Amino acid sequence: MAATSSPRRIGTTDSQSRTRLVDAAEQLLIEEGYAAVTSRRVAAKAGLKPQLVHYYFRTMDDLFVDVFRRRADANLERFEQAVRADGSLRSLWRLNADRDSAVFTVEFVALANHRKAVRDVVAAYAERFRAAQLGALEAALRAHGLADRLPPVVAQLLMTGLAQVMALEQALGVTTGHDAAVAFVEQTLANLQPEA
Amino acid sequence: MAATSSPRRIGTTDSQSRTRLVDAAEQLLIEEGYAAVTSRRVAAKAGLKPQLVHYYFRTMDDLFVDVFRRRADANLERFEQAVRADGSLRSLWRLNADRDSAVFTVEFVALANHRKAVRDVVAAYAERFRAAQLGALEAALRAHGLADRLPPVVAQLLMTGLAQVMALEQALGVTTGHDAAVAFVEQTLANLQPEA
DNA sequence: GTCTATACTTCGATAGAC
DNA sequence: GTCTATCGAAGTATAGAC
Repeated sequence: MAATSSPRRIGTTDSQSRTRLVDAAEQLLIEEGYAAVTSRRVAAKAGLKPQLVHYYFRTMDDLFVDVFRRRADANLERFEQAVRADGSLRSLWRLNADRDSAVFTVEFVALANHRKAVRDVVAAYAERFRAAQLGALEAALRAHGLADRLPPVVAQLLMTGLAQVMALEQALGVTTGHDAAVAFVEQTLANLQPEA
Repeated sequence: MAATSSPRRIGTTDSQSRTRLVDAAEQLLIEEGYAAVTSRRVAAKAGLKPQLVHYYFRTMDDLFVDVFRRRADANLERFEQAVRADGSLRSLWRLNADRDSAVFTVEFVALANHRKAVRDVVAAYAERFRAAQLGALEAALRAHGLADRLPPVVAQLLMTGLAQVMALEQALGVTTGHDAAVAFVEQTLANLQPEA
């Protein structure tokens, strides 16, 4: 990956300290938001000196990108795994509705709105997540002759949107209509993919 | 509004400087994210001394809450107005899909995840937004005998979720399936409320 | 009622020692 | 290859002058 021409030396990717810093940054991000991810706080949480953050990451943006990439990769793998296994829409729904992931996502979408380096990587993964799920939805809708009235890509946006809104509202303590929505989703899934 | 027992004196709510500070904070928040809303930067943008931020707002959280409240009030008014006027679902959709509002919302949802004072006010308004729209959706769905198959409150979550996801993806530069989704929404609205 | 002087803390980043 | 000493700028907040 073409090193950015920097006069400063940067530590290796496989260093233990580096991993600990990414771990710490991820935790801080989820627990306290991106504003809490500062070199000093990250280092403190990792039990290391603050300057090490800038030894392993040229800028804080580089650290953010790394945190995002690592977790997005793991998550993407879960989606692909679910599709490979049985194409179960229930699994996809569950993955979409995961609350921790939702909090993680908002944080990075907010960051992405203002930092180009972050925006680029978030956008790239957004496309990959969409692509990973589309096939399963398409198959299910086609099998029921619904793909014309409800294009799979639209079903996907509806599913993602609903899951996201519910997860975030739940984090706020707002749950109006959530039970009804869950019932609706389960009903829909039961129609599309009756359980074994 | 029961003053918090603080030894420090706080400026009046109707001061010009105060309004300028809220304006500046709002701009900064949208343009650069919540992390950019610092006393120094807000003051600089307002053309005032940094210390004035703490004269008018006890803490930065107080400022955030004020920024949110002011804009949420204005937005809520628009929703209620649209419903009062003709109960047009198209207007509601358009308001939900507004991009600036979406960016504003993410920023505050992210903040709300980590700051109690912000969470409380965001949660309260979330309920009010939901309530303001529900009647119109209910009427439209009932008129078509659809309210049983698709509970209005679920329709609302679907609409909000879809609008939100599309607005945010668009900000990222991701637009896969958006045209299809817009077509789907327009089709649905045309069925529910044929244009005059 | 309005604003300033000032204190103390934390920030990102670099240069250079081991 | 790994880490430390250090800088200048920016952060929130308070006490007190006008």
